[in-house]
Amino acid sequence: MAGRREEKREDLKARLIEAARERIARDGLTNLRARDITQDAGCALGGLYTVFSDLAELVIHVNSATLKALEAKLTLPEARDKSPTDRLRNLAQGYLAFAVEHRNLWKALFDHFPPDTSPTPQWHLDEHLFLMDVIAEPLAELQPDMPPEDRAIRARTLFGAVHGVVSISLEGRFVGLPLERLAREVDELVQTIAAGAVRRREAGA
Amino acid sequence: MAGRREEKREDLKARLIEAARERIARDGLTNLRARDITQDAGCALGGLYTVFSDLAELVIHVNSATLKALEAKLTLPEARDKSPTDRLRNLAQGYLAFAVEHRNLWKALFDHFPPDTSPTPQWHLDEHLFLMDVIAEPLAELQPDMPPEDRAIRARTLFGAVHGVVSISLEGRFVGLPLERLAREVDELVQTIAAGAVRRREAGA
DNA sequence: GATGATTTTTGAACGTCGTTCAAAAAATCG
DNA sequence: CGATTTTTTGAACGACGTTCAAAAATCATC
Repeated sequence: MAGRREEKREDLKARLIEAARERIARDGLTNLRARDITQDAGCALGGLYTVFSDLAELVIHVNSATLKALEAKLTLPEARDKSPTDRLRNLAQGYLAFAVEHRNLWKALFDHFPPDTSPTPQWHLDEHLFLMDVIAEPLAELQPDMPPEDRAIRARTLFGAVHGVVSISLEGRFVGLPLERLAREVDELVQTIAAGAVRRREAGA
Repeated sequence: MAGRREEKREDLKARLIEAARERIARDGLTNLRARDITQDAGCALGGLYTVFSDLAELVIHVNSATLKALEAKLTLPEARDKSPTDRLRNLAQGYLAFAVEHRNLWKALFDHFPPDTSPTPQWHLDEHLFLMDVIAEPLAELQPDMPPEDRAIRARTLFGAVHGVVSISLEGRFVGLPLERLAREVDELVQTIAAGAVRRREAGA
Protein backbone atom coordinates (compact mmCIF):
# COMPACT_ATOMS: atom_id res chain seq x y z
CA MET A 1 0.00 0.00 0.00
CA ALA A 2 3.02 2.23 0.12
CA GLY A 3 3.07 4.96 -2.49
CA ARG A 4 -0.70 4.88 -2.84
CA ARG A 5 -0.66 8.48 -1.66
CA GLU A 6 1.96 9.51 -4.14
CA GLU A 7 0.10 7.67 -6.87
CA LYS A 8 -3.06 9.74 -6.46
CA ARG A 9 -1.00 12.87 -6.31
CA GLU A 10 0.71 12.03 -9.57
CA ASP A 11 -2.63 11.17 -11.13
CA LEU A 12 -4.05 14.56 -10.21
CA LYS A 13 -0.94 16.22 -11.53
CA ALA A 14 -1.29 14.41 -14.83
CA ARG A 15 -4.98 15.27 -15.10
CA LEU A 16 -4.28 18.93 -14.46
CA ILE A 17 -1.49 19.04 -17.02
CA GLU A 18 -3.65 17.32 -19.61
CA ALA A 19 -6.60 19.63 -18.91
CA ALA A 20 -4.36 22.70 -19.19
CA ARG A 21 -2.79 21.34 -22.36
CA GLU A 22 -6.17 20.92 -24.02
CA ARG A 23 -7.32 24.36 -22.90
CA ILE A 24 -4.16 26.01 -24.24
CA ALA A 25 -4.39 24.06 -27.49
CA ARG A 26 -8.01 25.07 -27.95
CA ASP A 27 -8.15 28.65 -26.61
CA GLY A 28 -4.56 29.81 -26.32
CA LEU A 29 -2.42 30.60 -23.31
CA THR A 30 -3.99 33.98 -22.66
CA ASN A 31 -7.41 32.39 -22.18
CA LEU A 32 -6.20 29.82 -19.68
CA ARG A 33 -8.15 29.97 -16.37
CA ALA A 34 -7.42 28.08 -13.16
CA ARG A 35 -11.16 27.54 -12.63
CA ASP A 36 -11.57 25.94 -16.06
CA ILE A 37 -8.60 23.64 -15.62
CA THR A 38 -9.66 22.34 -12.22
CA GLN A 39 -13.21 21.79 -13.44
CA ASP A 40 -11.94 19.82 -16.44
CA ALA A 41 -9.60 17.83 -14.22
CA GLY A 42 -12.37 17.07 -11.74
CA CYS A 43 -10.95 18.66 -8.62
CA ALA A 44 -11.59 21.74 -6.53
CA LEU A 45 -10.01 25.09 -7.34
CA GLY A 46 -7.57 24.77 -4.49
CA GLY A 47 -6.48 21.33 -5.65
CA LEU A 48 -4.26 22.91 -8.26
CA TYR A 49 -2.17 24.54 -5.54
CA THR A 50 -1.63 21.28 -3.67
CA VAL A 51 0.30 19.98 -6.66
CA PHE A 52 1.79 23.09 -8.26
CA SER A 53 3.09 26.22 -6.60
CA ASP A 54 1.15 28.36 -9.04
CA LEU A 55 -0.39 28.43 -12.50
CA ALA A 56 2.93 29.33 -14.07
CA GLU A 57 4.46 26.06 -12.88
CA LEU A 58 1.60 24.13 -14.45
CA VAL A 59 2.15 25.94 -17.74
CA ILE A 60 5.82 25.00 -17.58
CA HIS A 61 4.81 21.34 -17.39
CA VAL A 62 2.57 21.78 -20.42
CA ASN A 63 5.46 23.42 -22.25
CA SER A 64 7.67 20.55 -21.19
CA ALA A 65 5.26 18.11 -22.86
CA THR A 66 5.16 20.31 -25.96
CA LEU A 67 8.95 20.32 -26.16
CA LYS A 68 8.98 16.53 -25.91
CA ALA A 69 6.48 16.29 -28.76
CA LEU A 70 8.60 18.67 -30.80
CA GLU A 71 11.69 16.64 -30.04
CA ALA A 72 9.91 13.46 -31.15
CA LYS A 73 8.98 15.13 -34.42
CA LEU A 74 12.48 16.44 -35.07
CA THR A 75 14.37 13.28 -34.18
CA LEU A 76 12.44 10.89 -36.40
CA PRO A 77 14.73 8.37 -38.08
CA GLU A 78 15.43 10.79 -40.88
CA ALA A 79 17.46 9.24 -43.59
CA ARG A 80 21.03 9.26 -42.36
CA ASP A 81 22.28 9.29 -45.89
CA LYS A 82 20.91 12.76 -46.53
CA SER A 83 23.40 15.57 -46.84
CA PRO A 84 23.92 17.84 -43.81
CA THR A 85 22.22 20.67 -45.65
CA ASP A 86 19.20 18.52 -46.41
CA ARG A 87 19.02 17.43 -42.78
CA LEU A 88 19.00 21.07 -41.72
CA ARG A 89 16.27 21.76 -44.26
CA ASN A 90 14.23 18.89 -42.87
CA LEU A 91 14.63 20.20 -39.35
CA ALA A 92 13.45 23.65 -40.36
CA GLN A 93 10.45 22.30 -42.27
CA GLY A 94 9.61 20.05 -39.33
CA TYR A 95 9.76 23.00 -36.98
CA LEU A 96 7.50 25.05 -39.23
CA ALA A 97 5.04 22.16 -39.58
CA PHE A 98 4.95 21.66 -35.82
CA ALA A 99 4.32 25.36 -35.21
CA VAL A 100 1.48 25.39 -37.73
CA GLU A 101 -0.08 22.17 -36.49
CA HIS A 102 0.11 23.04 -32.79
CA ARG A 103 0.04 26.77 -33.06
CA ASN A 104 -1.27 27.60 -29.58
CA LEU A 105 0.92 25.07 -27.79
CA TRP A 106 3.91 26.27 -29.77
CA LYS A 107 3.09 29.90 -29.03
CA ALA A 108 2.83 29.07 -25.34
CA LEU A 109 6.47 27.98 -25.42
CA PHE A 110 7.50 31.56 -26.08
CA ASP A 111 4.63 33.65 -24.73
CA HIS A 112 4.89 32.36 -21.19
CA PHE A 113 6.93 34.55 -18.90
CA PRO A 114 7.09 33.25 -15.34
CA PRO A 115 6.88 35.99 -12.70
CA ASP A 116 10.14 37.31 -11.31
CA THR A 117 9.25 35.67 -8.00
CA SER A 118 9.57 32.17 -9.49
CA PRO A 119 11.82 32.08 -12.54
CA THR A 120 11.88 29.18 -14.97
CA PRO A 121 13.52 26.17 -13.28
CA GLN A 122 16.80 24.93 -14.67
CA TRP A 123 15.41 21.49 -15.61
CA HIS A 124 13.01 23.16 -18.01
CA LEU A 125 15.62 25.47 -19.46
CA ASP A 126 17.73 22.38 -20.09
CA GLU A 127 14.89 20.78 -22.02
CA HIS A 128 15.45 23.34 -24.77
CA LEU A 129 18.96 22.11 -25.40
CA PHE A 130 17.98 19.19 -27.64
CA LEU A 131 17.05 21.80 -30.24
CA MET A 132 20.62 23.00 -30.27
CA ASP A 133 21.93 19.46 -30.38
CA VAL A 134 19.90 18.31 -33.37
CA ILE A 135 21.04 21.40 -35.24
CA ALA A 136 24.65 21.13 -34.16
CA GLU A 137 24.94 17.63 -35.56
CA PRO A 138 24.54 18.49 -39.26
CA LEU A 139 26.52 21.67 -38.63
CA ALA A 140 29.42 19.55 -37.45
CA GLU A 141 29.53 17.88 -40.83
CA LEU A 142 29.38 21.16 -42.64
CA GLN A 143 32.12 22.73 -40.56
CA PRO A 144 34.22 19.95 -38.98
CA ASP A 145 36.95 22.36 -37.94
CA MET A 146 34.76 24.69 -35.95
CA PRO A 147 35.26 24.47 -32.16
CA PRO A 148 32.30 22.85 -30.41
CA GLU A 149 31.51 26.01 -28.42
CA ASP A 150 31.33 28.09 -31.56
CA ARG A 151 29.19 25.42 -33.15
CA ALA A 152 26.77 25.49 -30.23
CA ILE A 153 26.46 29.23 -30.57
CA ARG A 154 26.01 28.92 -34.31
CA ALA A 155 23.29 26.33 -33.82
CA ARG A 156 21.51 28.76 -31.55
CA THR A 157 21.79 31.47 -34.16
CA LEU A 158 20.43 29.18 -36.84
CA PHE A 159 17.52 28.21 -34.65
CA GLY A 160 16.83 31.84 -33.80
CA ALA A 161 16.79 32.79 -37.46
CA VAL A 162 14.34 30.06 -38.46
CA HIS A 163 12.23 30.61 -35.37
CA GLY A 164 12.10 34.31 -36.06
CA VAL A 165 10.87 33.89 -39.60
CA VAL A 166 8.23 31.38 -38.53
CA SER A 167 7.27 33.50 -35.54
CA ILE A 168 6.86 36.74 -37.46
CA SER A 169 4.54 35.03 -39.88
CA LEU A 170 2.40 33.00 -37.51
CA GLU A 171 1.91 35.79 -35.03
CA GLY A 172 0.30 37.81 -37.77
CA ARG A 173 1.94 41.05 -36.77
CA PHE A 174 2.94 41.53 -40.36
CA VAL A 175 1.08 40.68 -43.49
CA GLY A 176 0.28 36.99 -43.56
CA LEU A 177 2.02 34.76 -46.03
CA PRO A 178 0.57 31.65 -47.67
CA LEU A 179 2.00 28.63 -45.93
CA GLU A 180 3.70 27.31 -49.07
CA ARG A 181 5.47 30.60 -49.59
CA LEU A 182 6.52 30.72 -45.95
CA ALA A 183 7.90 27.20 -46.25
CA ARG A 184 9.88 28.27 -49.29
CA GLU A 185 11.31 31.31 -47.52
CA VAL A 186 12.40 29.15 -44.60
CA ASP A 187 13.91 26.61 -46.94
CA GLU A 188 15.87 29.15 -48.91
CA LEU A 189 17.05 30.79 -45.70
CA VAL A 190 18.41 27.50 -44.41
CA GLN A 191 20.03 26.67 -47.73
CA THR A 192 21.62 30.10 -47.85
CA ILE A 193 23.00 29.83 -44.34
CA ALA A 194 24.24 26.31 -44.94
CA ALA A 195 25.93 27.35 -48.17
CA GLY A 196 27.37 30.39 -46.43
CA ALA A 197 28.83 28.22 -43.73
CA VAL A 198 30.53 25.99 -46.28
CA ARG A 199 31.77 28.94 -48.29
CA ARG A 200 33.26 30.53 -45.21
CA ARG A 201 34.92 27.28 -44.26
CA GLU A 202 36.41 26.91 -47.71
CA ALA A 203 37.56 30.52 -47.75
CA GLY A 204 39.25 29.87 -44.43
CA ALA A 205 37.52 32.80 -42.73
CA MET B 1 -11.86 79.41 -27.73
CA ALA B 2 -12.77 76.65 -30.15
CA GLY B 3 -10.67 73.49 -29.80
CA ARG B 4 -9.86 74.27 -26.18
CA ARG B 5 -11.77 71.12 -25.32
CA GLU B 6 -9.88 69.00 -27.78
CA GLU B 7 -6.64 70.50 -26.60
CA LYS B 8 -7.10 69.29 -23.03
CA ARG B 9 -8.16 65.91 -24.29
CA GLU B 10 -5.01 65.60 -26.36
CA ASP B 11 -2.93 66.74 -23.42
CA LEU B 12 -4.38 64.05 -21.19
CA LYS B 13 -3.81 61.51 -23.92
CA ALA B 14 -0.18 62.53 -24.22
CA ARG B 15 0.34 62.43 -20.46
CA LEU B 16 -1.14 58.94 -20.25
CA ILE B 17 1.01 57.67 -23.10
CA GLU B 18 4.13 59.16 -21.57
CA ALA B 19 3.30 57.74 -18.13
CA ALA B 20 2.66 54.30 -19.61
CA ARG B 21 5.84 54.53 -21.66
CA GLU B 22 7.92 55.25 -18.59
CA ARG B 23 6.25 52.48 -16.61
CA ILE B 24 6.84 49.95 -19.38
CA ALA B 25 10.44 51.08 -19.83
CA ARG B 26 11.08 50.78 -16.10
CA ASP B 27 9.05 47.73 -15.05
CA GLY B 28 8.11 45.93 -18.24
CA LEU B 29 4.78 45.42 -19.96
CA THR B 30 3.60 42.70 -17.58
CA ASN B 31 3.88 45.05 -14.60
CA LEU B 32 1.86 47.82 -16.21
CA ARG B 33 -1.17 48.85 -14.08
CA ALA B 34 -3.96 51.23 -15.01
CA ARG B 35 -3.93 52.67 -11.49
CA ASP B 36 -0.22 53.46 -11.66
CA ILE B 37 -0.51 55.11 -15.06
CA THR B 38 -3.41 57.36 -14.09
CA GLN B 39 -1.70 58.36 -10.86
CA ASP B 40 1.48 59.26 -12.74
CA ALA B 41 -0.53 61.17 -15.34
CA GLY B 42 -2.46 63.06 -12.66
CA CYS B 43 -5.99 61.97 -13.46
CA ALA B 44 -8.61 59.68 -12.00
CA LEU B 45 -8.69 55.99 -12.81
CA GLY B 46 -11.69 56.41 -15.07
CA GLY B 47 -9.99 59.18 -17.01
CA LEU B 48 -8.01 56.62 -18.95
CA TYR B 49 -11.23 55.25 -20.43
CA THR B 50 -12.44 58.66 -21.58
CA VAL B 51 -9.48 58.80 -23.95
CA PHE B 52 -8.74 55.16 -24.78
CA SER B 53 -11.16 52.30 -25.22
CA ASP B 54 -9.02 50.10 -22.99
CA LEU B 55 -5.50 49.57 -21.71
CA ALA B 56 -4.54 47.64 -24.84
CA GLU B 57 -5.19 50.70 -26.99
CA LEU B 58 -2.93 52.77 -24.76
CA VAL B 59 -0.18 50.18 -25.10
CA ILE B 60 -0.55 50.34 -28.87
CA HIS B 61 0.14 54.06 -28.71
CA VAL B 62 3.25 53.43 -26.65
CA ASN B 63 4.35 50.83 -29.18
CA SER B 64 3.67 53.34 -31.92
CA ALA B 65 6.06 55.78 -30.27
CA THR B 66 8.62 53.01 -29.85
CA LEU B 67 8.38 52.15 -33.54
CA LYS B 68 8.92 55.82 -34.43
CA ALA B 69 12.04 55.90 -32.25
CA LEU B 70 13.28 52.73 -33.90
CA GLU B 71 12.61 54.18 -37.31
CA ALA B 72 14.55 57.32 -36.41
CA LYS B 73 17.49 55.19 -35.33
CA LEU B 74 17.43 53.04 -38.47
CA THR B 75 17.02 55.86 -40.97
CA LEU B 76 19.89 58.02 -39.79
CA PRO B 77 21.80 59.56 -42.68
CA GLU B 78 23.90 56.45 -43.00
CA ALA B 79 26.62 56.83 -45.52
CA ARG B 80 24.99 56.37 -48.90
CA ASP B 81 28.27 55.30 -50.34
CA LYS B 82 28.32 52.15 -48.28
CA SER B 83 27.76 48.88 -50.06
CA PRO B 84 24.29 47.30 -49.85
CA THR B 85 25.68 44.54 -47.65
CA ASP B 86 27.23 47.05 -45.27
CA ARG B 87 23.94 48.96 -45.11
CA LEU B 88 22.15 45.76 -44.17
CA ARG B 89 24.80 45.07 -41.54
CA ASN B 90 24.29 48.57 -40.13
CA LEU B 91 20.55 48.04 -39.96
CA ALA B 92 20.93 44.78 -38.08
CA GLN B 93 23.41 46.27 -35.63
CA GLY B 94 21.13 49.24 -35.14
CA TYR B 95 18.22 46.95 -34.45
CA LEU B 96 20.24 44.97 -31.92
CA ALA B 97 21.48 48.13 -30.23
CA PHE B 98 17.95 49.50 -29.99
CA ALA B 99 16.65 46.25 -28.49
CA VAL B 100 19.42 46.24 -25.90
CA GLU B 101 19.06 49.91 -25.06
CA HIS B 102 15.27 49.90 -24.78
CA ARG B 103 14.75 46.30 -23.86
CA ASN B 104 11.36 46.59 -22.18
CA LEU B 105 9.90 48.94 -24.76
CA TRP B 106 11.23 46.74 -27.52
CA LYS B 107 9.83 43.62 -25.84
CA ALA B 108 6.46 45.30 -25.53
CA LEU B 109 6.36 45.57 -29.31
CA PHE B 110 6.12 41.80 -29.54
CA ASP B 111 4.70 40.72 -26.19
CA HIS B 112 1.53 42.72 -26.50
CA PHE B 113 -1.42 40.72 -27.83
CA PRO B 114 -4.61 42.76 -28.04
CA PRO B 115 -7.73 40.82 -27.01
CA ASP B 116 -9.73 39.18 -29.79
CA THR B 117 -12.49 41.69 -29.09
CA SER B 118 -10.36 44.61 -30.30
CA PRO B 119 -7.64 43.51 -32.72
CA THR B 120 -4.68 45.70 -33.62
CA PRO B 121 -5.88 48.61 -35.78
CA GLN B 122 -4.65 48.77 -39.33
CA TRP B 123 -2.87 52.11 -38.84
CA HIS B 124 -0.59 50.48 -36.29
CA LEU B 125 0.02 47.39 -38.39
CA ASP B 126 1.03 49.74 -41.19
CA GLU B 127 3.57 51.41 -38.93
CA HIS B 128 5.64 48.23 -39.06
CA LEU B 129 6.10 48.53 -42.80
CA PHE B 130 8.99 50.99 -42.66
CA LEU B 131 11.08 48.12 -41.34
CA MET B 132 10.45 46.21 -44.54
CA ASP B 133 11.15 49.28 -46.64
CA VAL B 134 14.52 50.11 -45.11
CA ILE B 135 15.57 46.50 -45.64
CA ALA B 136 14.15 46.25 -49.14
CA GLU B 137 16.22 49.19 -50.32
CA PRO B 138 19.67 47.61 -49.98
CA LEU B 139 18.16 44.32 -51.11
CA ALA B 140 17.11 45.99 -54.35
CA GLU B 141 20.74 46.80 -55.09
CA LEU B 142 21.83 43.27 -54.29
CA GLN B 143 19.15 41.69 -56.47
CA PRO B 144 17.97 44.25 -59.02
CA ASP B 145 16.16 41.62 -61.06
CA MET B 146 13.98 40.34 -58.27
CA PRO B 147 10.30 41.31 -58.56
CA PRO B 148 9.27 43.89 -55.94
CA GLU B 149 6.77 41.51 -54.30
CA ASP B 150 9.40 38.85 -53.85
CA ARG B 151 11.75 41.46 -52.51
CA ALA B 152 9.18 42.57 -49.95
CA ILE B 153 8.78 39.00 -48.78
CA ARG B 154 12.51 38.52 -48.68
CA ALA B 155 12.89 41.68 -46.59
CA ARG B 156 10.36 40.25 -44.16
CA THR B 157 12.32 37.03 -43.98
CA LEU B 158 15.55 38.86 -43.37
CA PHE B 159 13.96 40.90 -40.62
CA GLY B 160 12.46 37.80 -39.05
CA ALA B 161 15.81 36.06 -39.05
CA VAL B 162 17.64 38.93 -37.37
CA HIS B 163 14.78 39.58 -34.99
CA GLY B 164 14.67 35.91 -34.04
CA VAL B 165 18.36 35.76 -33.18
CA VAL B 166 18.15 38.95 -31.13
CA SER B 167 14.93 37.82 -29.52
CA ILE B 168 16.15 34.38 -28.49
CA SER B 169 19.14 35.94 -26.79
CA LEU B 170 17.51 38.86 -25.04
CA GLU B 171 14.57 36.89 -23.73
CA GLY B 172 16.99 34.66 -21.90
CA ARG B 173 15.15 31.47 -22.68
CA PHE B 174 18.44 29.98 -23.78
CA VAL B 175 21.87 30.46 -22.38
CA GLY B 176 22.80 34.10 -22.43
CA LEU B 177 25.47 35.31 -24.80
CA PRO B 178 27.89 38.19 -24.24
CA LEU B 179 26.66 41.16 -26.20
CA GLU B 180 29.76 41.35 -28.36
CA ARG B 181 29.37 37.73 -29.37
CA LEU B 182 25.70 38.22 -30.11
CA ALA B 183 26.56 41.22 -32.28
CA ARG B 184 29.05 39.08 -34.16
CA GLU B 185 26.53 36.31 -34.73
CA VAL B 186 24.03 38.80 -36.08
CA ASP B 187 26.66 40.37 -38.30
CA GLU B 188 27.80 37.07 -39.76
CA LEU B 189 24.20 36.01 -40.30
CA VAL B 190 23.48 39.15 -42.29
CA GLN B 191 26.68 38.83 -44.29
CA THR B 192 25.90 35.21 -45.06
CA ILE B 193 22.39 35.99 -46.22
CA ALA B 194 23.57 38.94 -48.27
CA ALA B 195 26.28 36.84 -49.88
CA GLY B 196 23.78 34.05 -50.48
CA ALA B 197 21.44 36.43 -52.22
CA VAL B 198 24.18 37.60 -54.55
CA ARG B 199 25.38 34.07 -55.20
CA ARG B 200 21.86 32.96 -56.09
CA ARG B 201 21.46 35.95 -58.39
CA GLU B 202 24.72 35.18 -60.15
CA ALA B 203 23.81 31.51 -60.43
CA GLY B 204 20.55 32.59 -62.03
CA ALA B 205 18.46 30.57 -59.57
C1' DG C 1 -15.91 -1.86 13.28
C1' DA C 2 -15.55 1.99 16.37
C1' DT C 3 -12.83 5.88 17.75
C1' DG C 4 -9.66 9.29 17.52
C1' DA C 5 -5.55 11.19 15.00
C1' DT C 6 -3.87 12.57 10.62
C1' DT C 7 -4.00 13.72 5.96
C1' DT C 8 -6.31 15.36 1.88
C1' DT C 9 -9.69 18.00 -0.44
C1' DT C 10 -12.68 21.63 -0.61
C1' DG C 11 -14.65 26.14 -1.96
C1' DA C 12 -15.70 30.55 0.37
C1' DA C 13 -13.09 34.47 0.99
C1' DC C 14 -9.25 37.80 -0.02
C1' DG C 15 -6.58 41.04 -2.63
C1' DT C 16 -5.73 42.81 -7.18
C1' DC C 17 -6.82 43.75 -11.58
C1' DG C 18 -9.42 46.15 -15.75
C1' DT C 19 -13.52 48.36 -16.53
C1' DT C 20 -18.04 50.88 -15.77
C1' DC C 21 -21.11 54.49 -14.62
C1' DA C 22 -23.92 57.35 -11.40
C1' DA C 23 -22.86 61.29 -9.28
C1' DA C 24 -19.96 65.29 -8.28
C1' DA C 25 -17.42 69.02 -10.19
C1' DA C 26 -16.43 72.16 -13.79
C1' DA C 27 -17.45 74.63 -17.78
C1' DT C 28 -20.69 76.92 -20.77
C1' DC C 29 -24.67 79.56 -21.81
C1' DG C 30 -28.92 82.69 -21.47
C1' DC D 1 -26.24 84.28 -11.31
C1' DG D 2 -28.97 80.23 -12.16
C1' DA D 3 -29.72 76.58 -15.53
C1' DT D 4 -27.78 73.32 -18.55
C1' DT D 5 -24.34 70.71 -20.50
C1' DT D 6 -19.84 68.54 -20.33
C1' DT D 7 -16.06 66.55 -17.99
C1' DT D 8 -13.96 64.23 -14.26
C1' DT D 9 -14.23 61.36 -10.55
C1' DG D 10 -13.63 57.14 -7.70
C1' DA D 11 -16.70 53.70 -5.52
C1' DA D 12 -18.42 49.58 -7.16
C1' DC D 13 -18.46 45.34 -10.15
C1' DG D 14 -17.04 41.08 -12.01
C1' DA D 15 -13.18 38.15 -13.00
C1' DC D 16 -8.97 36.57 -11.83
C1' DG D 17 -5.03 33.88 -9.05
C1' DT D 18 -4.24 32.45 -4.63
C1' DT D 19 -4.98 31.17 0.38
C1' DC D 20 -6.51 28.61 4.26
C1' DA D 21 -9.90 27.21 7.86
C1' DA D 22 -12.93 23.74 7.85
C1' DA D 23 -14.98 19.55 6.07
C1' DA D 24 -14.24 15.04 4.25
C1' DA D 25 -11.55 11.13 3.68
C1' DT D 26 -8.04 8.10 5.26
C1' DC D 27 -5.30 5.78 8.55
C1' DA D 28 -3.90 3.77 13.13
C1' DT D 29 -5.00 1.37 17.11
C1' DC D 30 -7.77 -1.36 19.79
